[in-house]
Amino acid sequence: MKNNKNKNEEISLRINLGTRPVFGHGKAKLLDAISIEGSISAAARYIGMSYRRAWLLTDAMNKDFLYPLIESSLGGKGGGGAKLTDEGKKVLKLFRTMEKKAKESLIKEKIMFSKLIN
Amino acid sequence: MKNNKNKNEEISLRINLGTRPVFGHGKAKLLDAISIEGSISAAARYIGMSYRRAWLLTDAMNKDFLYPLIESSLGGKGGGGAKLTDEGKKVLKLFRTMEKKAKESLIKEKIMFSKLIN
DNA sequence: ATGCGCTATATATGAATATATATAGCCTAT
DNA sequence: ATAGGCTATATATATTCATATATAGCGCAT
Repeated sequence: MKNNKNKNEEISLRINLGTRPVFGHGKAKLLDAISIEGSISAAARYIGMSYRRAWLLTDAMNKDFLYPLIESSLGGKGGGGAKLTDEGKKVLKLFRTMEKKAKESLIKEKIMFSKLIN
Repeated sequence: MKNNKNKNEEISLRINLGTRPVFGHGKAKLLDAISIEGSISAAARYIGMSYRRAWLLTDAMNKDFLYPLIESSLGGKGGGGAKLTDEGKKVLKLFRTMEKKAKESLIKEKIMFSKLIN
């Protein structure tokens, strides 16, 4: 950041299937929040997202992947909850790895790009 | 593609400034189209985008970057037109390089990811 | 001087996304 | 048996995004 004001540029990665977005920063963030909070509703509150949207996203993920990424339980202690399946953890980890590798490989270009932005 | 049906997964890259998207696949495609077609309206038709949207995008790019990426001319032969500035060519080229490098660095991971998707 | 095809706008409508709100049902713990 | 807090859904509304349409103005070519 030395001689350059921080413009907060970020590179984001998204995996699309044909035209429709399958996985990106938003879903990764939601998975993180679910694994921290232990329920879809708490996760949604945590990241400032409506419960409905969070639920729709988890539903989409469970359908778009070969195996469900999120496993939810109904009723019981605390009313129920949700957690990542092993597959969910795997996908999240893989995506984070991809982000990391992409960013590392683009360090120089990102700086160049950054200098062109207002 | 050998032993695996093509699911058409694609990795897309986007540069965000804080929350708002500054440059990604859509704008890159539009710049390409402008440089091929020589006008905003022809470019829009070329990629099946409304003129208004194309114009708004060019306007946003010209404002978001330090120097304009697109230079347009009014009236004259053919009614006018638009072309990329040197800066525009530079940004487009840099972005394509970034896409290429990112994809190359993620070949393995992309295959892994692909196997998890429905 | 008129027409052409473009830029540069404005306004209205439509479509896609997201939030807000409400309700039913589940199961554990009190 | 009742309450608590969640999932799972439905419906209504708001917001954002994108298209469609219209208009004015430009400058070269006819």
